[in-house]
Parts: sequence; C-alpha cells; structure tokens
Amino acid sequence: MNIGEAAKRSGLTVKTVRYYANIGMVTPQQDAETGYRIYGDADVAKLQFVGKARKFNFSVEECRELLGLYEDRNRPSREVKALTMKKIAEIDARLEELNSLKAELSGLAASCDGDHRPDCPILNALSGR
Amino acid sequence: MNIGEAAKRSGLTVKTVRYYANIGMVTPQQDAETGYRIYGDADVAKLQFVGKARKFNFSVEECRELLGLYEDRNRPSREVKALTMKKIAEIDARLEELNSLKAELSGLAASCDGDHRPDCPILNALSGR
DNA sequence: ATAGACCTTCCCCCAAGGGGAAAGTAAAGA
DNA sequence: TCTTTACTTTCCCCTTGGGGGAAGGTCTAT
Repeated sequence: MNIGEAAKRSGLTVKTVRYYANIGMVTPQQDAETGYRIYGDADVAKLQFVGKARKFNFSVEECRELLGLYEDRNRPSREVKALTMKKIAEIDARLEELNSLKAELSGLAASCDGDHRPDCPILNALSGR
Repeated sequence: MNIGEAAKRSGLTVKTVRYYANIGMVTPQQDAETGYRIYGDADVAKLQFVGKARKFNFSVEECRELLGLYEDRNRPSREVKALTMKKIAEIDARLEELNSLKAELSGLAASCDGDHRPDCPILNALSGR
C-alpha cells in the first residue's frame, strides 16, 4: 500500500510516517521507478507500535529502542520494564516540578486582589521586592 | 556595564541576555563605535524579572507581556492575575495528562515480570494485542 | 607589543514534525 | 484519449529557547 493508506491505518499523519522513514525507524520498500514508498502490514504494525509508544511519552529514540526489543523475540522482559520504569521516574520528576510550580503560582495569585488597582503582589514577587 | 556583568548580575547566560536583546525584550543601549551593548541597572532588573518569570514557566512571549504590565504603573492587577490563572490552568492540564500517563505506564509495568524471559505485557500492549 | 579576556555578528544544531512549493504519477470520468 | 483530481516525491523554511563555536574586533594589563 502507499503512504497515505499506511498513515490512515496507523493513525499517523503522512508527514510523520515519512519522517519515520527518513530517520530509519520504519523503513518501507521503495518502488525503484516511481520512488513511491510501499508499506506492508508489518510496517503498519510498527507504525502503530511507535504511535502508541509516542503517546506514552517515549521519545523517538526510545521508540527506536522499544521497537528493537519488540522485534527481538529473545530479549528479556527485564529490559523493557527498565525502560518503562525510567519513563515513570521521569514523569514523577516532572510532576513534582509542576506541583511546586503550581503551589507557588497559586500562592501569588491568592495574594493578588485582581481588581482595577495597579498594586500587584505577583509583579512585586517577580521583580524581587 | 557590559553584557558579561549584566548576565552575572541577572543570573542568566550571556547567550540568553543577547537573545533577549535580539528579540527586543530587554534592549540595552549600544556603543556606536564598538557595538558593545551597555546595560544599566534598570536593564538588569528587567533581566532578573524575566529570568524569574521564565522559571515560573511563562513563555518568552508571556514574559514580554508581563514586562509590559510591570512597566505600566497604571495597569489593573486584574490583568496580571488573569495571566497567572491561565498559567495555573495550563499546569493543571499538564498535571492531569501526566498523571493518567503515569497510571497507564504503572499498570503495564506492574504486569510485567521483568525477568530474563521474553514474554512482556508491555510490548504486547504497545503492539495492540 | 602582546597576551588574555572580553565583545561582536554569523551560522548551524537540538525535537518532532508542520506547511507549502514544484514536479512527477496514478486513477477515474467524459 | 484527454483531462481533472488525488496522491506522491523531494526540498526548504518554520516552530521554542537558546547552545556551541568560528572569525574577527576591543579592552586591559604587563
């Protein structure tokens, strides 16, 4: 099938599918005459796999790694789990960051009247007073 | 003072300070002969202001807006508070996203033995089985 | 005079594609 | 068969917020 059909079946955009071909992540066959990319069912499966992994916040490079593990029928599940735990740890770190950020901003917002008057504790805080 | 000193006092890198000058956010005077940028105390204060706002997750464009409000001695505090609340809402949305992501990943990780055997529920989930 | 520490502009780089131009190809209707 | 339309290709610039580094000018101290 052509790239458009592969994109539709995998739920990705044509641009994205082409990008994955360019970076060597999902490399379809190519028609020597026309240059058209030719996708098979296995390629579509890989595209779907990568699409889901991306939604799980894995970077493109991590997807490449996961794809390698996915295709290696003998890899220990330990390796996949390790990658997943690392990703969870990253998410945790980001959650903490955002939570403390939110707390600070909420504190500032609560102290600001938010009316027509110019006095504003938020700006005061930002300007170091 | 020169850009190096302004960077040191504001806690930013020289690259960053130059970048802010280029995009017209904090525009110092400039020596006509040498081209050296000349920063005053007010410029340093603005740089510090922007640096803090950036740490609070405000985008460069939002910083520009905040800086405008900061310099307008008659703006109502309402405007500043609105920007802050919007930022808090954004953080909330991101928090929710990350939390549900974490829940899904944790579920997958928990179901994976993570041993030497190749069977892996994480990969199974990613491949849609 | 010359070394070393500054400063300038200029250009390429990151992630993960998006937008769109110019040109070739395929499929379907008149 | 011709033409229109849909699809595909490569190519290049754009995004955020700067970082890295080259080539060259300036300033200060010895």
